[in-house]
Amino acid sequence: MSTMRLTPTSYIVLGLLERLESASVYALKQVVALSVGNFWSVPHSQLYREADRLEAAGLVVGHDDPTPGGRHRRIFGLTAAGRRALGSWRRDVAVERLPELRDPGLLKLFFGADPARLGAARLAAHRRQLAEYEARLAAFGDERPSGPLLTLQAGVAHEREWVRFWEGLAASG
Amino acid sequence: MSTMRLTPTSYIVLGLLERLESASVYALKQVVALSVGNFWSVPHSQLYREADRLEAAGLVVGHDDPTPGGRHRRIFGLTAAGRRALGSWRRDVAVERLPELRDPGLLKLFFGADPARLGAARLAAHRRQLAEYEARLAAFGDERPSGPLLTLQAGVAHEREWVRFWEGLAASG
DNA sequence: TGAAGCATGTAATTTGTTACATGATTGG
DNA sequence: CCAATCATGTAACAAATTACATGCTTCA
Repeated sequence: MSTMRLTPTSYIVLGLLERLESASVYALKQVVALSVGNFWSVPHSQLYREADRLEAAGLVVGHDDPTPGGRHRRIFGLTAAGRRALGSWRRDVAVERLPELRDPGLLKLFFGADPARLGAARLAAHRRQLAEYEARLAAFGDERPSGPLLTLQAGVAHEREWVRFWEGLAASG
Repeated sequence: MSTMRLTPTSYIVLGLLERLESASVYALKQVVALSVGNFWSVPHSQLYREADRLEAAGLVVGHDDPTPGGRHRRIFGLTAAGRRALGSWRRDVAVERLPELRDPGLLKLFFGADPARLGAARLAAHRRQLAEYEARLAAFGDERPSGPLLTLQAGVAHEREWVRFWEGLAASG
């Protein structure tokens, strides 16, 4: 129950537990892969560690819940303190540092890679990614805007931007 | 002279040493802050460690060069092996994983933050950032395209995209 | 002449990545 | 019935962040 610094990973765990009501870490891992993981992925080993940390801090509680086959498993859920922490994070709109692009391709470009060759390779990859995001977006149909929908739209917009960017360089060859 | 895995940080150090011919880590830190650090920042503690690692791997050499005031200082430069490593990285256009957005603001949005309030705050921050990038871009005048110029253009394009995105949400309030 | 800040690092802590382990379930 | 893969984790290691340390310079 000691106090701890909450990181983005913490809020991913708290946020998903709020949605799912309760879940095993394995379940969280699967949900992450399909949702928030598109713009902020977390390896499963970190989810386990984070669940433990949050439990030690009293923000989640876990209880044993063996599988039908008798295998060991733990299920986690939010505590009242966990809900409060999540709520106040969500309400706080103060802007810390803005995110960086951190694109390995840009790094090569910066240090003198051939724009046309590099652009062609990157372009293909971003086109694939864009197509996948657009398919997901289509699957939303015309539901009312929600967090997941809005973030997916952001993802699509930035992929389009990458496609435009590398297209320009690929064509320059 | 053992073999080591080269990371993006490695190439930042190698790439800058190629440009500067030779430099202290402190000098690298300053150059990073003004150039590549705009889309891929590296804390100075990491630059020190990386210089040591690269030296152990034989890709850079350092020699003592006390300051005028008699203070300890080391200057690093590329070795032939370092130049080769940099060159072959630059030529390799294979695409690993694509980068993620990893924006804390998106995370809040995903987990249900109020779009209008969040958008207003983020919008202001991104507008400032965009203005700064545009000023830098203007400072380039009309030099011929170069790595640094192209990456700055990418930065501007993505900042514009963020401005558009959060504008839409801020307006929705 | 003393405080602020520049120059030069080291150390501690937290995160993230990769690899390993192993029982249950399912498809061929 | 056996191989693949799903489910459930642990452990080791590498990288990133944050904090600390401390001698020089400069400027009020």
